[in-house]
Amino acid sequence: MQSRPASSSPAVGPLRRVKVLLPLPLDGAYDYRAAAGLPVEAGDFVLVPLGRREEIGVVWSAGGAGPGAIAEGRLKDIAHRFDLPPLPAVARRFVDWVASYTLNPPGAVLRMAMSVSAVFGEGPRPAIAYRLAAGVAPDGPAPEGVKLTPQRRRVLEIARAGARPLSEIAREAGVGVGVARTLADAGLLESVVIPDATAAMPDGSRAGPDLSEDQRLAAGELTAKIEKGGYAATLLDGVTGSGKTEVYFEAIAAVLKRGRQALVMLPEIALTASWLERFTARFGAAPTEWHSELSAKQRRANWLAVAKGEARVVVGARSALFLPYSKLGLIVVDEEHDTAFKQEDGVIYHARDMAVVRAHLGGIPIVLSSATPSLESTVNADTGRYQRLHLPLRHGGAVLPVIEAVDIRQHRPPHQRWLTPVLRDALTETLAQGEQAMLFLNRRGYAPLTLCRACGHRLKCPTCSAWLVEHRLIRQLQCHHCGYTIKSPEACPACGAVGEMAACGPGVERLSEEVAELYPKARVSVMASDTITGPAAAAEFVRAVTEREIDILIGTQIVAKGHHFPLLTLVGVVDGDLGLDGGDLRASERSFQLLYQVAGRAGRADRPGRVLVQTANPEHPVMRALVAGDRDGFLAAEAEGRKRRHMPPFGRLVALIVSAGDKEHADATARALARLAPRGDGVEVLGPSEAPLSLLRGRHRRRLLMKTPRGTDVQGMLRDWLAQVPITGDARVQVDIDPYSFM
DNA sequence: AGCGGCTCCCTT
DNA sequence: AGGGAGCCGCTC
Repeated sequence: MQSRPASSSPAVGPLRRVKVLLPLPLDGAYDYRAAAGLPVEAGDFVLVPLGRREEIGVVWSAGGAGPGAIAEGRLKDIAHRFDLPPLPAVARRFVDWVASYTLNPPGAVLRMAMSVSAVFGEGPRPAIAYRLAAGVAPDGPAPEGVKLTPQRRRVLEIARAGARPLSEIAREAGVGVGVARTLADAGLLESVVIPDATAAMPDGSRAGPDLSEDQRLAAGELTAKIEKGGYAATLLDGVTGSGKTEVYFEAIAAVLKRGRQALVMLPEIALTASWLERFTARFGAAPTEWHSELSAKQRRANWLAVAKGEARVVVGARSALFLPYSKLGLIVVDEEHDTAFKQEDGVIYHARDMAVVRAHLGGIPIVLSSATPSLESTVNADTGRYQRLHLPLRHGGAVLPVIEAVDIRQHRPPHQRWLTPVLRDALTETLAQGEQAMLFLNRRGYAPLTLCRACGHRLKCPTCSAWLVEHRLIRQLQCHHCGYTIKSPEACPACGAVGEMAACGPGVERLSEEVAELYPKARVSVMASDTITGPAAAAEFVRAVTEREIDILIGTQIVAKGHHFPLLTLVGVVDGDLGLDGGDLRASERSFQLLYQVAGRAGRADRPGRVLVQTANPEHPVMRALVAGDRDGFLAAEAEGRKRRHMPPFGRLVALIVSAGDKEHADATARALARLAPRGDGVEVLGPSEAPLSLLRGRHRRRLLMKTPRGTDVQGMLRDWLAQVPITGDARVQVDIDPYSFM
């Protein structure tokens, strides 16, 4: 015990007790003492001792004394206050709110706001340059205690020319960096921080493009909300190509004019090269990006720029929501229906829903934008919680493509092939007319399953309940859930038979093989998350398509969003039924959204588009609605079905995912939870059942599903429930409020 | 989360 | 006895 009696603490005036929240999964904030010489305020980033290490945290609130508070004698001192803008009160309330809503420790949520390792960790430091220290002459007398060898003098000579990185000086002087370092340590070279080139700021006063009448009206509504101030949620609902982006750009311009920050959340940041171009063209400067591809250095710089209010517009993936905005004035969630906004591990949250909360807490407007709004947002618009702004027409007069279902039971593809004669004819015609076609198949790799023809053995991931997917180009089999990879085996691992491994079913790679056989002269390219590794690759791909270097584009869902391909007139959906099965609450909705978005890729300019959806199920409501182009009818029918079954958004769902390394342990824990499950008042607990991925990364998973009426305090109910069930050993219970995936 | 302390069991 | 691995509980 390191504590010392209060009486022995240095008597340097009044001490203050403050609560400091640490970015760790602790129960709550810990109390620390702020010495009089180190005044701190709520929101300050501070370094505090914790056990025998030090951690960076945030002063959460003042005081803390009272019943149950830790004894004065055990308090430790705050070691350091960082010279950073404090985390604003809204951001702190938001952290608390999300923690309480998702049933996570507040520290776990704070971690997302601090990006701890990237911003505070040992990363690359700001660039430091060295120059000759004042009063030092390279050819003058050596200062006391330093021997000026010829090499050292040469370094000083070089350093006289101007401040440069140490390594550069050493290289020019023809000496090792060590020589230069010694001189710097001796004080003969002085360091200067190279200021970051100040990036140009997006300019809200630049003139925008000419807007259509619909766009102008919608933009006017949004800017009015900005000028009025306060919370307001708007659903910007417009078909693909109707110019929603230009409309919310006007809202951003209005926010910039008022000197506040805007956040734009996008689901697939890797694919925003074209978005960034449009933004830069509109505002004269690039926005500040926030996503997982950033280098540690960029992360640090961008985080700081957001905190200082220098980053005026931030565009990012869901984690951008937790940045320490100092004066956020608007949030835009583009492609709001996209399920990528749902964070599925760690703190499980839906970034779109939390963005609405953040806007509410901050008293600022939020815009949800989509061509295929989620059922949740549609219902919120219908009930008046959100205002709906509708953009019904495609910009520039382009018409929506004609969507046809192709019944694969009537039009059978050849054996081991996946394109029906109908789709092949359409492809041939399109190519003959010098136009581009896209084939959509939401399956990466060559084949989703590999089995042995001799013994029937199927290649499976050792730590997940999933098949290994063949990637023939790199001769590997991969688990798409945990990343497990093996070389494609020659012999069956079960029976040893050689040359009997057979690929089952198509992936985009295999489809490209079929297309290459059919159209040997066509230029074919595959676009999937493993061929598009980053924004640069995506931009290059888009360029190649736009400049007609590609005739047939084959892609997974990565092609569904946000590209203008003016010459693309045919879209073929190879397997329209993929994603319809699985008992998922939102399978139909998601399937419709995805196919509708994919269909929207066709015929964007003056050429009409044609979409062929291959299906074994043309009578399915999703297919019917697609063919009829009846989005609203589909949503209404979905809403009706959900209402009848008391499913979200008309009832509430919570999933508990129980996992443990040992199967029996996972089962026992899940059963113990089920035994003590809350009952009555329309509350229903289903399960435990095996999670669809019952084995994931070596952990056995079980699921419980709690269904409650809409107004239920599910968090309170869960807290009481979970408190009764002891969780032992390595077992874990994850709470997923409003679950999306049923995996 | 990260660290010390504890136990258990293996080595010698 | 010594010591490494796995588990538990604490950190203001």
